[in-house]
Amino acid sequence: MSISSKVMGRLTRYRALLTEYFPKDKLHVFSHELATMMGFSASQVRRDLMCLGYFGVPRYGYEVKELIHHINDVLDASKVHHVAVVGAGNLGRALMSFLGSRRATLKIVAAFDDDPQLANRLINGVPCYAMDRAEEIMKHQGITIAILCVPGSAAQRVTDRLVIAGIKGILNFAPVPIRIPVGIALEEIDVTSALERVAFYTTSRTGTPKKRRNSPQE
Amino acid sequence: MSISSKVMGRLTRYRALLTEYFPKDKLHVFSHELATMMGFSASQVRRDLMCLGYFGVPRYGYEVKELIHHINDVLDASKVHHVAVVGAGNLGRALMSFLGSRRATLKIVAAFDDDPQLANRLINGVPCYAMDRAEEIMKHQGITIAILCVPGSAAQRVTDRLVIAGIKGILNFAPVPIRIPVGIALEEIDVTSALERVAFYTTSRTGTPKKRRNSPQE
DNA sequence: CCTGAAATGTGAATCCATTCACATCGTTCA
DNA sequence: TGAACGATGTGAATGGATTCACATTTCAGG
Ligand SMILES: NC(=O)c1ccc[n+]([C@@H]2O[C@H](COP(=O)([O-])OP(=O)(O)OC[C@H]3O[C@@H](n4cnc5c(N)ncnc54)[C@H](O)[C@@H]3O)[C@@H](O)[C@H]2O)c1
Ligand SMILES: NC(=O)c1ccc[n+]([C@@H]2O[C@H](COP(=O)([O-])OP(=O)(O)OC[C@H]3O[C@@H](n4cnc5c(N)ncnc54)[C@H](O)[C@@H]3O)[C@@H](O)[C@H]2O)c1
Repeated sequence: MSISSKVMGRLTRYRALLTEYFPKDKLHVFSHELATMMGFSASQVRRDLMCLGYFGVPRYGYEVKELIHHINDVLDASKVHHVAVVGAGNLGRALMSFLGSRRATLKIVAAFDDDPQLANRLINGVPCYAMDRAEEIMKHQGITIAILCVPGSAAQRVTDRLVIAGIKGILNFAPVPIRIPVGIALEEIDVTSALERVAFYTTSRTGTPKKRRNSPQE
Repeated sequence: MSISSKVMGRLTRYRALLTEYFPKDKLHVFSHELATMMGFSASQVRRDLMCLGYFGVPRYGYEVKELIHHINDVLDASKVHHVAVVGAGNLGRALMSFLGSRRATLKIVAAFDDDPQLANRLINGVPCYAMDRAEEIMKHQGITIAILCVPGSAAQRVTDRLVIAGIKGILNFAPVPIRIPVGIALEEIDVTSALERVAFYTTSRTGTPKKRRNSPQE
């Protein structure tokens, strides 16, 4: 039974909630508690948790510790990924400082930028290299994932170079869709589009989309 | 015929592509061209464009100018929204500089922060105010949308204050789900979760989710 | 003017995600 | 101990979104 992308996304959010924003003294949790905290329905939570191979007990709920442990298993949290930020501008730097302190399994180990001013410096604790050393450094450091923070006009070009250098996954912040060969993972975060979506539903239009209370990721 | 949230999201991206990253000399575009550029299927593009009330001509495609114009109509681009960034930290500041130069209909007119150091200063061209002046300034400036960039631990508390102050839409960057009353628009962008999704599909697992080439927003 | 090629618009089919509804089970309390 | 309660796990129903497939339209070329 393969695990759908939607479910995957929610599993990561359950985990974040449980590990970081959950009362430490609560040892058990009910599906309907998770549901109201996350903003979706109890049966959806139960469905999602079904893929874990861990089962709650009726009348008692799920053991928080076990839940986290099994989500880790499914999400393969044991595997460490080395990550590079590509484009050390405003956003890139914000991400470096933000992600530096996060999950130990996702390590930001390098930044790349074609601005010569930035090369060979430490930025927010991350060493920054010239773009033309990307392949060398990636190989050497075992970097598999890139966070793309270059201007939209350069996004496809830079992507192509990363692909040649052997990247395996890309998180794209440039507000333009990029094309990559099959076999490479890609997620896109389009901030402008998200803001425009909010604006659309904010206009005195009748309510939010459907009756959903929390929005999907994306 | 109401327009679904999914379609909405894609319309904003078609528009961005056509207005900003499209050859100026191309006057017409085919559904299959848009499709490959965006990374989805031609029939999906045609479905999406059906809601516009504008029709392409067979053998000729869609007129780019008309397309943009009709998307603007549907997305209500004529209405101007005043936006506040709440939490003028690393991310907040990056967003201010980024969005300052963007769509004229979404204007960043203020920032709020509870750090007294930041109050009453201009940050990236945006005036920053103390948190307790939020209600006053929001009323005065006609602010309807907030971009939430405060730490997760403060997110719900700050949200509640914004709601009381009369906010109509929120774009939440804090990595924790927030709850709001019905009638207020909400979009969440969870960067950590997105990165974890990339990592999940990056692991030598068999390919990306399904056979999709570009990922959904969000 | 007529024919063929190529793209559109859309009903129907398919696929996927979410919700419903309820049998089942473990816990608690009398 | 046993009965009643309250939560789980899940088959079936529902609802949406995507894709298929094709009739229809338009243009180019002879
Ligand atoms: N700033 C934000 O909050 C924000 C939010 C969402 C999306 N974005 C997007 O993220 C991207 C970066 O935004 P930013 O605000 O950090 O811009 P920025 O101008 O501050 O930074 C861009 C960086 O990319 C580098 N760069 C440019 N071309 C390059 C190339 N070919 N190879 C390597 N590096 C190159 C530049 O030297 C610069 O350091 C843009 O596409 C923007 O649309 C930014
Ligand atoms: N930095 C990033 O790239 C990034 C990316 C994704 C998500 N986020 C999220 O965005 C949020 C902000 O991240 P950041 O890196 O900018 O953090 P930061 O610490 O740089 O900035 C947080 C800002 O919020 C202000 N603040 C704190 N409590 C407040 C309150 N109660 N009311 C008003 N203002 C308050 C602080 O004074 C500070 O200026 C966090 O939730 C983080 O998880 C950050």
